[in-house]
Amino acid sequence: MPPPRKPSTIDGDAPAYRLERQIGYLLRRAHQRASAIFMARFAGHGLTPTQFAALAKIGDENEVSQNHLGRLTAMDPATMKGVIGRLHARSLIASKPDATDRRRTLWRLTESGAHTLAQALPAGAQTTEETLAPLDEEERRVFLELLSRLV
Amino acid sequence: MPPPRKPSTIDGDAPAYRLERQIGYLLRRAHQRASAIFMARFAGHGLTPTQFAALAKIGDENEVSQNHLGRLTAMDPATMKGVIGRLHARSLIASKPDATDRRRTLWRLTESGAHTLAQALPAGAQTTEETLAPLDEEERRVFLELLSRLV
DNA sequence: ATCAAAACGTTCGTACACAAACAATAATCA
DNA sequence: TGATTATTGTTTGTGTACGAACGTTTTGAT
Repeated sequence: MPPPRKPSTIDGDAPAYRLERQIGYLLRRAHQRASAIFMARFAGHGLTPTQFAALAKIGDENEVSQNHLGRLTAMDPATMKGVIGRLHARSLIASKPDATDRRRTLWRLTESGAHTLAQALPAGAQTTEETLAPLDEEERRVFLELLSRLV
Repeated sequence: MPPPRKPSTIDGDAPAYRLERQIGYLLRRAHQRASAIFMARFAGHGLTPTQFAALAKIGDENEVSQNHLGRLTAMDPATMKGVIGRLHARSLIASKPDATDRRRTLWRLTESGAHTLAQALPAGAQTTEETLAPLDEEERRVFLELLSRLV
């Protein structure tokens, strides 16, 4: 006689689909956790993960169009519009029309944006550190290598 | 003289913060990719990842309260309400009040919901397979093991 | 030079994700 | 028992995420 187990379907079989083993589910949870850690670390800066990513990339590029920034930060145009709009509303970024392409809007950091970015940068490293805390050095290296191949 | 490089900050230094090396960013992108694969595989079933997760867990549990289902599927109560509402609107699930706790609503699959779940289950396995396609067997094992420790 | 295709950015609609505040109910414990 | 605390589910508001459709501008091919 098989050992008793908690009934999970009408005939008492184990579930055919184990949610907690699906990468999609694990990725969702890991992303939720990473976002929560980020938000706690950045509470004082008032930046979300995507806002910080956009700010950092604009800083790297000096001047970048909206759609191109979206490609650099993995946001589609509709999402980018919202993120840009919120950064702009806080005067962290400023725009000007592209001189050679009238479709484009170029964005750059304002002084305030550059200052905010510089102040927030240390929290970025801390966020990564805390998120990876459960893994040792070698495990982190392997994990990042494998994760990079799944993006 | 150092080799020329694309200027990325005012004084030409490399960016201090490399977005593409942050786990938070990589997890966001990996999750985006996994979701896109899921949506393509489940297009014919009309289920989102969270809807499928909820449906599968209700199937496992036979009967489960709304908040408890949220804990089982990693959704907060506000999110759960929306997911439940959309499944209910399609009559994939049905509710009844808990006999011993008047705060609770118990949810179960309808016949249609059980049928939809059964039809969709193979797509779940295919989604996992396609998402992990870039990794070989050993790498998948290691990745899932490490990812499980970061949820 | 022209015309078709592509790229830019916008808008609308749907779906997670979660903080915060709330009323109703249940559990705990003094 | 009676007061405190916790849990359940709801609502509101903000922020990603993305499909789809759109007008404008640029590019590419003929």
